[in-house]
Amino acid sequence: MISKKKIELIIIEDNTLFRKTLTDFINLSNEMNCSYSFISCEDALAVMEQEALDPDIILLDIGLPGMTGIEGIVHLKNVSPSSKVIILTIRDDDESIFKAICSGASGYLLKDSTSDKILEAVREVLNGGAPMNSSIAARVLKMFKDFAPGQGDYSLTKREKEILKLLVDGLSKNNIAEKLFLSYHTVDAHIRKIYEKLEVHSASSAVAKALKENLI
Amino acid sequence: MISKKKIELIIIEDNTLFRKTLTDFINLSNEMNCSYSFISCEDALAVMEQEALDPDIILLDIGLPGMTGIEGIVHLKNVSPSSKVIILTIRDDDESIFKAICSGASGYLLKDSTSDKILEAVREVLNGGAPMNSSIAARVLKMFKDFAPGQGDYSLTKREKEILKLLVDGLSKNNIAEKLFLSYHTVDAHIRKIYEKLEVHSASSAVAKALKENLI
DNA sequence: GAGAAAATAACGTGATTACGTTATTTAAAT
DNA sequence: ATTTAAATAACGTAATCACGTTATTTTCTC
Repeated sequence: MISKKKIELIIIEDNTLFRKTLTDFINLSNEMNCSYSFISCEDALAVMEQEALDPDIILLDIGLPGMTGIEGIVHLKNVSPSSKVIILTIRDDDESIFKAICSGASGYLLKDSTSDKILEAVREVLNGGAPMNSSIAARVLKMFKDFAPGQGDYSLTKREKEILKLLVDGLSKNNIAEKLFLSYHTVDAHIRKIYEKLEVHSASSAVAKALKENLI
Repeated sequence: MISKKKIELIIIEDNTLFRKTLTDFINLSNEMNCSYSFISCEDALAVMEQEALDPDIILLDIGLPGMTGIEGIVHLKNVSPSSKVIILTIRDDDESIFKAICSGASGYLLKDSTSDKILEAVREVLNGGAPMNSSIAARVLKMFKDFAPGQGDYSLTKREKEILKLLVDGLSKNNIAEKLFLSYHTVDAHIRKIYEKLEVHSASSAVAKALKENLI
C-alpha cells in the first residue's frame, strides 16, 4: 500500500467531549491525523512554538478560556503562517463572523455540522475554498451588501471620473492639469461639473462622496 | 398519501441541454416542480408578468442573450418580489460575484455543481441560507476582507478624529470652528496636526485616507 | 446632417487654505 | 514634581480654490 502523507490537524476546543469525539473521528480516517489538541490558544501557542508544529489545518473554537479564538487567529498564524484556520463554534452572530473573517479564518462552521461535513470542509480549505454553513454564508452576504457601497450613478463622464480619481489621490488642480496635459482652466471646468453632478462644493466633499459611493 | 405543496422553480438558462437536463432532474424529485424555463430574462419577465408567476426559486444563468442574469435580478425581483434567486453560472470572477450579491442573489453556484447540490441549495435558500461553492465563498471572503477597512492607527487624538470626521463631512475650517465653538486658529492647528500624522497636505487627501483606512 | 453633450480654454475675484512661527493652559505620564 | 503631550489661540502670507461668465472644438446621438 502506498503511504500518502496525511493531512495534519490540530484542534483547539475547551469542550472535552466534543474535542475527543472529533479527534477520534479524524484519526479514524486514513487521510487525516490529529495528534495534538488543546483547550486554549495559549496552550496551543506554547506547544506549537516549542515543538515547531506546522499543521495544515487548525480547527478553532471561539469561546475559549483565556484569549478568544478570534484573538488567537492572529497569534496562531504568527507561529505557523502556512496553517489554515477553520472556525468551529456555536456563535453565529455578525460580529464573531466579521472578526473571524477579518482576522484571516479560511472557513466558518457551526458546531451542529456533522463530522463528515467538517472533514469535507478541511479538504475544501486545502483546495482553496472557504467552507461555511449556508446560514453563515447568508450573513456574510448580508454584511457584504451592507458594506458594498451604494453604487450611486451620477452619470460622470470618463474624463470627470478620471479627474475625480486624481482628486481622491490628493492632487491639486494644477497637478491634475500637468498630469493630463490640460490647461488649469479645463480642469477647473471639469471639477465644477463634478461638483454640480455630485451636489458638493469642495474637493473634500467630492472625495468623500467618491469613496463612500465607489464612484471611481 | 398526503400531498404537500411542491417548491416551484423556474430556470433561465440559454444552454438547452443544461436547461432540459436540470428541469428533468428537478421534476423527477417529488418535492420540486419546474414547469417554466426560459432562455433569456426578457422571455421570463414577459411570461411571468402575463401569467402572474411567483416561483419560490429562480435558477439564473449570467451569460444570457439580451440582458445578463445580473441585470435581470432586479427586474425579476420586481415582478416577483418573493422569489429567491440562485445564480448558476460558469463565471467565478470577482465582478460577477460582487454584482450578483449586490443585486440580491441568495445563492451562487457554479455549473460544475452536481444536480443534487443544486437541489440542496434550493432547500437551503428556502431555509434562509445562502449556498455557494466554497471557492465562491473564498472569493467573497477575500473581497469582504478587502472592503473591511485596514484600521490603520495614526494615533489621532479624540479631538483630531472629531475634526477629521467633520472634514469628511465636507465642512470648511470656519464651519468646523463654529460647530465646535472654537477659534478658527485652533481648528487650523488641529488640522495641521492631522496632516502631519497622516502625512498629507490637503483636506482631500486627509479625507481620502480617513475613508480608505476607516480612521473615523 | 442637425442638435446635444462633452471636452477644451480663458479672465477675474473674493474666499479659503496651507503653513511658518509663537504662546498659554490643561491634562497625562513618569 | 517635572517632563510630555493635547488643546487652545494668534498673525501673516503666498498659494489655491470656488464660482460667475463666456466661447470654441470635438464627439456622440438621433
